[in-house]
Amino acid sequence: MNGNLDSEELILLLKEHGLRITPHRIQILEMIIAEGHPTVEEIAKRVPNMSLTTIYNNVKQFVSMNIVKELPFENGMSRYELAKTNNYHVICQSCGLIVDFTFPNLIEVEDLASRLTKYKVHRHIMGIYGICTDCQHTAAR
Amino acid sequence: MNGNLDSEELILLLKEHGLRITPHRIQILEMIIAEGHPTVEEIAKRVPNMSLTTIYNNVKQFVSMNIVKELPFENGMSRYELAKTNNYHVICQSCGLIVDFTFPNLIEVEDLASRLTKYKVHRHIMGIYGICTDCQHTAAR
DNA sequence: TTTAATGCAAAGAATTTGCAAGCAA
DNA sequence: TTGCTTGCAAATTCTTTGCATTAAA
Repeated sequence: MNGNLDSEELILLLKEHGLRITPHRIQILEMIIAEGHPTVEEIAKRVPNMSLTTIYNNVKQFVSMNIVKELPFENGMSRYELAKTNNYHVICQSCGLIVDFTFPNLIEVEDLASRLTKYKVHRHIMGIYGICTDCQHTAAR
Repeated sequence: MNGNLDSEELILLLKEHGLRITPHRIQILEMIIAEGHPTVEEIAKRVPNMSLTTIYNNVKQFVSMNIVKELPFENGMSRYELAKTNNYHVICQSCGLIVDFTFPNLIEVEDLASRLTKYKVHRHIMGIYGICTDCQHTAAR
C-alpha cells in the first residue's frame, strides 16, 4: 500500500539525477520515507552524527531536482516527502499529526485554474486543517 | 466583485472579536485588503511609522482569531489575506505574482478527507503553482 | 586524480520576547 | 484610571554561506 523504496531503489533514484551515492543521502531519503513528513530538525534527531548543513544542503538539492516535495507550514517550517507520492494531507491543528489520503482527481482544479488565469500550471499543494481523532477524544473528556 | 470592507466595517470586525480599535489595526487590515496578499514586510513598506513588532503582533492575533488567513510559502515567509475571502491562489514560480480565482466546490474534498481520516475538518488551503502570462511571454522571447 | 560532498563556524533573515511608555475604553 | 497596545532592543529560531577537509567516481 505504501510507496516505500528499498535502498537499491534509492541508489537508482540518485543516479538518475546524476547525484553521487553517499551514505548520508541514502539515510536522509530513508528518513523522509520512514518518518512521514519530517522537518529538517526531525531528520537530524533520527540520524545523529550528521551536520544540519548537510541535511539542509541535500534536502534543498532534492527539492530543486524534484526528488522531494516541500510542504510549507504556517509556523514557517517546512516538511518533506518523496515527490512520487500523490496524496493530500490532513493536519491536526492541536497536535500536528499529519494523515495522508489519496484523492487523484484534482487535476480538474489545475485545468480550471489554468483556463481562468491563463497560467501554465505545473502542480498544486493542498493542506486540510482539522482535529485528529485522538485530540477530539481528549477534548471531549 | 471584490469583498472589500470600508473602515466602518473593519471597526465592527474588530469589535466583534473584542479587540480595541486602533489606527494601526485599521491600517494593517486596510493594507491586507488593498495589497492582495502582502507579507509583513510589504505591509511595513506601505505603512511607514509602524513598528514591525506591531505588525507581527497584530497579524498573529488576527490569525489566531481567524480574522485573517495565513498562506505559508516555500521560502518560509507567509502572506496574509482576510479570512472571509473564499478563493484559491495561483502562484507564478518565476515572478511570484499571485492571481486569485473562485472555485466554491471543494467542500467535497473536506468532506471526503473527514470521512477517510476521521478528522474533524475546519478548513483547507490550496496553492497552485505555474507560470503567469507575462513570464510565459518573456521566456518565449 | 578530479570533482563533489561534508561540516564547522559565522553570517543572515524572519520572528518573538521583555519591558517601558502611550493610548483606548 | 486600567489594562491593552505599541515599539525599541535584544534574544531566538531557522536557514544559508565561506572555506577547509574528506570521500565518491
